[in-house]
Amino acid sequence: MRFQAPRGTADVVPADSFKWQRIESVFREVVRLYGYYELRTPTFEDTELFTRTAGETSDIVTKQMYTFMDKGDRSITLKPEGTAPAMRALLEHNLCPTGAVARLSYVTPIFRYERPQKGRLREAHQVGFELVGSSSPLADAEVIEITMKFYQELGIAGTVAMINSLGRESCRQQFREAILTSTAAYLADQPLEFQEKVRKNPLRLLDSKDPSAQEAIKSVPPITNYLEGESRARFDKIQELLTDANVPYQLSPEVVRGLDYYTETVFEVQSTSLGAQSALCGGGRYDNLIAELGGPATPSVGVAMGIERAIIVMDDAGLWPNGNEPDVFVIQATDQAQTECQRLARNLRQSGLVTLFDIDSRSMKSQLRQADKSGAPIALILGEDELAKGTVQVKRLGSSEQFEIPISDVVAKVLELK
RNA sequence: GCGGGUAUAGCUCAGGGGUUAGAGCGCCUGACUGUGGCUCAGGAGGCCGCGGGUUCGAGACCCGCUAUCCGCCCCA
Repeated sequence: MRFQAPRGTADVVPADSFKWQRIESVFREVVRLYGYYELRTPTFEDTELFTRTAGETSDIVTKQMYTFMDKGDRSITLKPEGTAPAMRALLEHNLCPTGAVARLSYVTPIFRYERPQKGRLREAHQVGFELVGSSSPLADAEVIEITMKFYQELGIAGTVAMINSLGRESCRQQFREAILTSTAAYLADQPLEFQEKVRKNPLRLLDSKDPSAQEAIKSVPPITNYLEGESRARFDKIQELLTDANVPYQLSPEVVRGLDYYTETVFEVQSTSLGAQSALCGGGRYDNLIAELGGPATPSVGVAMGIERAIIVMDDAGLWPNGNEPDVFVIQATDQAQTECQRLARNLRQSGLVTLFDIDSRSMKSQLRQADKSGAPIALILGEDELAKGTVQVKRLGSSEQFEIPISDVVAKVLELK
């Protein structure tokens, strides 16, 4: 019996791990510039944290959570998303005292029991950040701007922030009714279960890919028609801010998000490389979430970006300039030089140079082949002759250039050439 | 949760009832002394996804399972 990774999970093998490291480091750097600090929360939480916040009708809560009873008869759930746990921790540690603003970032696995597909796993990973405590449209714009900067830094070209506004509760109420009336004929022909779902949350109908649903939706006026004074003003202001910041965006009335805690602003970034899973990230404002968790009313906005999905897009576009090539390969031309080769390698590493060496003392031909394969730009050759003279052969791989220098100059030379 | 495709070497894939299962790429070794890439020669590496069935005989046909991919649903 050979084991394999559980369905919907994936190993990150050494040949790919640099991609994860790159995405995470770009994320940390971008977010750092705006003053966000990392928050780490547990892998599992009380189940109720998610049922209370994500929405009882949402698919995540109704059928996608990894929920189990622990040995103390507590209902536990592996976190299906990052925002609710972050807000729970924020309250628990009073990270955002009343009147203050907090900026938090996180890198986390998320778990959803779904049928796996390309870009859709049961254990996936997200990077995300939250701007807590401000109702200013500048907060919405900041979050969207950072998100787009992140994708730009990764080199993902042509991305556009697809933005929409769900308005405040009263706007949504009117809009829900408008959806139900204008799609009544279509709905009547649908399965009862589906009708029920739409009645509970009509917004769900909007991002359906079913052609007949899309046809029916055409008669629904955009939700932004229903935005009342303050919501309207906020949405306009956000657009103005994004335009000023040179952030590419488009108004996208079909973007409504699958988590019920969103209010006012919602947005996504999509990519065609992802097939049926078109969303690269999703975010928005959640002004009621913290109060829902028992905290003071705290307007907040945030976003979560899929790491695996970013990797798919970057693979597709060939955006990985270099992997993890070593700087230099040390080659022992004769066995007698082994100790000296080891010393040399140690010195190189002391100076921060990634240095490889064939520990199996294979033939020189083999060592050179390995050096070539490794992608190192330089090979250093050291044998009896060089030992006697106190020198080293420096070979530039990729050309046939080779020269001899005193061993004492080697580190400086490699630093210069690499 | 529903529908469809696929599963053979590390990778991409051929073989469609009949001896010891193949190719390309990759890997290892060698082609006079201590020199890579190109070329040539040799070699290693397969429970043909797992379990059952049909058959004189199954990698191939049938059933179940598992995994994966695509679509629906949903979303990162």
